[in-house]
This record gives sequence, C-alpha cells and structure tokens, in this order.
Amino acid sequence: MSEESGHELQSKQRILSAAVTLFARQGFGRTGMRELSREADVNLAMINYFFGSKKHLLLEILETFFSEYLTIARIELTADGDLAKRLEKFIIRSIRFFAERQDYLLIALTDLHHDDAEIIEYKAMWGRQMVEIMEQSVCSSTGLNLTPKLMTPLLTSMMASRFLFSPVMERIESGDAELPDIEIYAQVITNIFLQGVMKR
Amino acid sequence: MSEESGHELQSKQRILSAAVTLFARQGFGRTGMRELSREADVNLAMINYFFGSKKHLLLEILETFFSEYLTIARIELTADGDLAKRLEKFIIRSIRFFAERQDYLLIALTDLHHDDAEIIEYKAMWGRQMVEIMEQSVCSSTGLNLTPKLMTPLLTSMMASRFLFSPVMERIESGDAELPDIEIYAQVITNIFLQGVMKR
Amino acid sequence: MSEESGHELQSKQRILSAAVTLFARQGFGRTGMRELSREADVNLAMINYFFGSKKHLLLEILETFFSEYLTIARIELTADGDLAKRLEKFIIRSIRFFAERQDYLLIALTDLHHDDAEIIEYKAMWGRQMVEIMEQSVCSSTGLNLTPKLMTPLLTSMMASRFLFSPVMERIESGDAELPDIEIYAQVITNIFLQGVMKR
Amino acid sequence: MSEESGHELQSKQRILSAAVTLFARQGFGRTGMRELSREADVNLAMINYFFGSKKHLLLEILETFFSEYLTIARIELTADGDLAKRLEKFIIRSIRFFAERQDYLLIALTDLHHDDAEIIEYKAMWGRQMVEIMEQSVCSSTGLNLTPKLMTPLLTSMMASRFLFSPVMERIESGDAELPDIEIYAQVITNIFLQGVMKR
DNA sequence: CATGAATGAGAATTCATTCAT
DNA sequence: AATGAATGAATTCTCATTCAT
Repeated sequence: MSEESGHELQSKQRILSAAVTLFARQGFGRTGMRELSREADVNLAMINYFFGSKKHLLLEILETFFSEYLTIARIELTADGDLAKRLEKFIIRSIRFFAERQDYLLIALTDLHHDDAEIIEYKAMWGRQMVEIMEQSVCSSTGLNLTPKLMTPLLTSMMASRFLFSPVMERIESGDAELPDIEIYAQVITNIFLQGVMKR
Repeated sequence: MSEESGHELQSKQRILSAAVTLFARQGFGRTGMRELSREADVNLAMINYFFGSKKHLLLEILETFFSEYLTIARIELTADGDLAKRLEKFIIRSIRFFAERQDYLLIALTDLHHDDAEIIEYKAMWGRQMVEIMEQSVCSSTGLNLTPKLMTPLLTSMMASRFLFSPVMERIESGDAELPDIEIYAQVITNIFLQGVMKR
Repeated sequence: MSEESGHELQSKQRILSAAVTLFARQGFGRTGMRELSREADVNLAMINYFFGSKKHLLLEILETFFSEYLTIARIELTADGDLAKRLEKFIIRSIRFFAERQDYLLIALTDLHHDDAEIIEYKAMWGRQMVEIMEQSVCSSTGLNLTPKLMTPLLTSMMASRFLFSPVMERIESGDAELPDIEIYAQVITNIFLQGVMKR
Repeated sequence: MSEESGHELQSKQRILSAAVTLFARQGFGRTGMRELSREADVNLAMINYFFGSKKHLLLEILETFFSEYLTIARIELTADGDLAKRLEKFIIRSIRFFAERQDYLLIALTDLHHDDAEIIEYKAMWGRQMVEIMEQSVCSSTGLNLTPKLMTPLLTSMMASRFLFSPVMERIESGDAELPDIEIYAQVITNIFLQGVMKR
C-alpha cells in the first residue's frame, strides 16, 4: 500500500476511474474492454493483469461503494442517542455520499445481473449486513412496525431516487421549479421519512 | 382466424414474453438474440423480422409498461376529490401493477442505457407526461412544497423499492420478520408518503 | 407476349428496372432482394416467382444488353461497303446504345463474377459471337494486323470508357473543359480508332 | 528483427495477398471474411485487428495500385522531351505494370461501389491527380483537341482492355490467331493511340 | 398473382481472454 | 510493467429462398 512503484498505481487507478464512468453510462455489459483500455490510456492486457477479469473489476467497484455505505450506516445508526437524530444524520451523510459517488451508485443499484450467481451473492453479502444494522439499530428500537427487509430497500430507494432518475430527468425541462440542491434534498427526504415512519 | 390469426401472434408473443423474462433477469445488454430465440422457440431471424432490431423490441416492451403506468396516473390522480384519497388509490393501483408486471418494472427502471440517446429520449417522453400530471394534479393542489421533478422519482422509487431489490433480498434470510404481502406493503407506502408529505 | 394479364407485366417490369438501377449502382452482390422488392414495390417472393432466382434475374438483364449489342454489330459490321464506313456506323450506333443503356453497360462489363462458372460461360457465349463477327467482317477484310481477340475488347473498351468511368469522373471538377456531348464523343472515338487502326 | 519483425508482417501480408486474389476473382462484395481468413491462413479476427474493417482493407489495396500508377504517370509524362516519346514510354510502362498487377487492376477499375461515398471519393481523389497530370503534360502541350476528362479514361481503358476482358476471353477458343504477348500488345496500343490522337 | 411467415446459413464485427516477448 | 499479436466464441443483423394460404 505504501510502495506501489509509481506506474502501477497510475494505471490501475486510471482503469478504475474510466471503468466507473463507462459502466455508469453504458452499463457493464455494453462496455467493452477495448473501449475501456482506450479510455484509460492503458494497454488492453493490463486490465486483466491488474484485475484478473472484467467481472473482478466490477466487484472491486462494488466493494468500494458498499463498504463505504456500510461504514456510514454503522457509524451513524449504531451511535448513541435519539433514533430520529441518528436517522437524520444517516440520511444526510448517505445522500452526500451518493451525490459524490453517483456513478458508483448507478452501477451498484441499477445494473441488472440477476442471472450471475457470484454478483448476486456478493450484493446479498452486503445487503445482509445492512439489513442487520437496520434491524438492531432502527427497527427494534422504538415502536416502528416495519421489517428491516422492507425498510432497507425503501430508505435506500428514497435517498437514491434523485440520482437513479437523473439521467432521464435531465432531459425534462420543467416549467418553473427546478430541483433543490443536495442539502435541501437531504432535508426533504429526512422529513418525509421521519414524519412518515415515526410514531406521532 | 378468430383466436390468433394463425401463426404470427403466437411467434411475436412468444418472443415478447421471453424477452421480458430474459431482459429482467440478465439485462438487455447481456441477453443475446440466440438465447432469446431459443427461449421463445422461434427462428433467430424472426426477431428482426417482427421487431426490426433488438432495440425496437426493447422499446415495444417499454411502451407496454409506461403507457399502462401513465394510464393509471391519469385515471387516479386527475380524478375529482380529496388529494389524499386520490394519492392513496394511485399508490395502491400502481403497486398492484408493479407486482403484476415486475419484470417490466425492472427493465424500465433499472437497466442502464444512459449512452443511448434514442432510449433516453424515449424514457424522457414518458417522464415528461408523468411529471406534468404530478404537477397539475398533485403538487399544485395543496400546500405541498415539493417540485414535481423531485416528487415523481421519489414516489415511483418508494413504490418500486420492494421489487427493485427483490432479486437480492430473496437471498437474504431474515431472522423472524418476513416481507408483508402486497396489499399491506401498499398500505405501508401510502401511509409513509401521505404522512410524510401532507401538511398536518 | 400479347396478353400478359396486366398486373404481371407491370410487376415484372418494375422488378427489372429496379434491378438494373440497383445493380448498376451497388453491384449485384451488394443488392439485397428485400431492397429490390421495396424499390420495385413488389412482394419479396414475387422476384423468385418471376425469375426463379436472383442470378437468373441478372442473366435476363445481361441477355437484354448483349443481344442488342450483338444485333447492332451484326447489322452494321456485316453490311456491304467500305470497312471504314461500316466501322464508323457501328461505333456511332454502339455509343448511342451505351448512352441509352448505361446501367446495363455497367452491369455487363464491370461487375466481377469471375468465380461463377455459369455467368462467365454466359458472357463467353456472347463474346464468342462478337469475336466471330469481328473476325469475319473486320479483321480479315483489309490489311489490319490485329487479332479479333485483341480488337473486340479494345474497341468495346474505347467506346465504353466514358461510361465506365463516369461515376468517378462526375466527382472531378475540371478547370475549364467539360466532356463533349455524346455525338461528338462518338465522333472522337471513331476518328481515333480509324486513324489508329486503318492502313494509311 | 532484421527481416520481418516477427509475426505481424507475415500475417498482414498474407491477408493482403489473399484479399487481392479473392477480390479480383469474386468481387469485394462476394468475398466473405471467413473465406478470406481461411485463404490467408489467419484467424478471422485478425483482419479487423490489422485493417479495422473489410472496407479499409480494400482502400489499402486501392492505395497500392493508384499510387504506383500515378507515380508512373508523373515520371513518364512530366519528363522533358517529345510528347510522342513521353506517351510511348508511359503506355509501355503502364501496360507492364497492369500485367504485373492484373488483380489490382481488376479491383480498382471494375468493382462497382457507386453507392459507397467513401470509396467513390477515394477513387476521385486519385482520378483528380491523374486528370491534372494529363491536362498539364499532354493535352495542353500540342494541338490535341481532347479534354483530359475524356482522354484519361480513354487511354486507361485502352491499356487495360486486354486485362479487363481476360477472364471472359480466356474461355473463347480462337481459330487461329492468339493474343500477342505483352510487349507487342503495348506496341499496338501505343501505335493506335499515337496515330489516332497526334496531329499528322 | 400475391402475401407474409419461416428458415438456416452467412454476413461483418466485437468479445474477453491469453501469451510470448 | 507493459506490449501487441492471436484466438475462438459470441455478437447483431441480413441473406436468398421456400411455402402454405
């Protein structure tokens, strides 16, 4: 980690960032390794040299996204204090994270690989941890009658909705009202979720 | 002559239903026409004979989904009466529709084609109509301070969350609580959205 | 020939004239039968109904061209009288014919089918008759020391040169001098050939 | 390292020479890449690896032919000295070149691509240079009243006539007189052209 | 005469991956 | 670490032709 000998780090990093951009724009399946190597300005064979295969490159991208999302959940949701406060902080930090890593989010949530056992299992591995945190830190704490398997997808979908639809929404010119900025968006989602979910 | 006009409808229909299944499971890009023709029990060349190209087959599937979703929105949201009642009926009917057409939902919402101008524009065409209905029938009616461009993706994401994540969630064995059935799920989403969004 | 029942003649003729246009522009190999049926406004299956196969359609086009070219040669070259006069009339009539039937000329002379035994033999059949006429009516008559197998291609190439190169030559803008019209062109070819070939 | 730099040249060269043979025999359109790769003893994908596409392979072949033909024209026609002498040398060298590169000649002159803008423009590019040389070195020099746009195709057709028709002419058995050899053929063409064209 | 579905082979091209250098 | 040739399978799409109606 400390001495990666210069060139490698540059090339590997260039491959990763080109892959994130292309996978998010075209999908994993439609992105070819020639195109990827061209975009990353790297020899075609280097991709498999560094990552073993195209699929492992995808898995490394998923790892980056899920591990950070999980870290945020672990820190914010399992903290001490008021449930509403914890949820609020979790939602705000998550949405900021989604905004920063929008391409990762698109790849992780919207590329269909439901036939690929390895990828589904990999996603399920992360999902399990997320559901578990939700269960122990949110659902069981107060009188919410939501199962974590309903709540985890629901909350994630709500926070991600803006980003998942943005490629299409950008093409829609609105009469007057535009989208609010990220911080306000986070506040709106927080309010809806908390008011909708918390016991009054 | 009365029941299917011979062969055509059978073949065309078989292609369509095989395509819906496969595109939802593997994504459009990863589904080959060989596989599709095998699954539909149809000669490979018939796909292009009937649909012109693989992409136009996808567009026909999108058309089926979006036009029905839009019809539901038009009927339920633009009706007379209380906003909350109208939203409740819209959400329940939409979720039932999503449940019935889960494969279409996955194809329409989660397959990435952000590089394909024709597909994005096609989706935007439907999105524009949906946003307009939301604007005129929901956002403008009472004191909701949500823009339709925020609300349309958000509500759609909420209603779809269970289905979008189901391929992964099925792999997660939960300790005790399972997912509620569709009618209860619809009620939960309705409650959260209405309580979260409506002025108290 | 007298009662072709209306429709047939129209369709068959439309196919033929569309084929001549397309074969001349794109070549036989690059012209598809779907495109041909579309251009002729005729059902795809009718082409094989009328002509048996794509190749026989080509052969019918070649027949039209070669038989008329041969007729001109027979009439003008085997007539009585001065060789120079006969050649002059042959050249003028041939060039007028080439100008009228430019598409046929391109198909007959410049589409490569040197691998197809049937087509090559068909062309050779016509070539044999042409060479024979040249031999008996031109080469043997006076003191020309040209073999008919050299002269037939040479004279045909000279007369056709303008038409064979025209698709490319049209793209070349000339400084001042444009191409002469057909009658003058015919006179130029006649002069060059006669002065070059006849004993002085 | 000194004689062929390993494998590349061998494979690329084998593809080129197989392509020239096949395109001349069957035409570009009727030659498949499978057949070509088989004939060149090369993996199918290598053709696109080296040339990008089938069409660019054709363009590379055209380049080889036209650039050498143009070089001959430039050297022989723009030299100092008597016009007749210059033309004679040009015709003799061109015919020797056509005889050596008969397959290239057939591909360059007789394959129809009149629908393909890129190929027509590529040919026109060479044609323009040829016409220009003819104009400046031949047509303008003495009292020839031929435009270069008439003369260039005419002279090229005359020189090429033997080769363009040879696939068909080979099938015609002549009674007595066979074709003269190349050097005599070149002399015949020279005589006819000069006597026909030069002021007496 | 005419239609439109159907077929199997083939088209050009691109794929992810491997390997010797 | 990096290169570029090589591979075999796969891609989408089009081909000419046939046939039942």
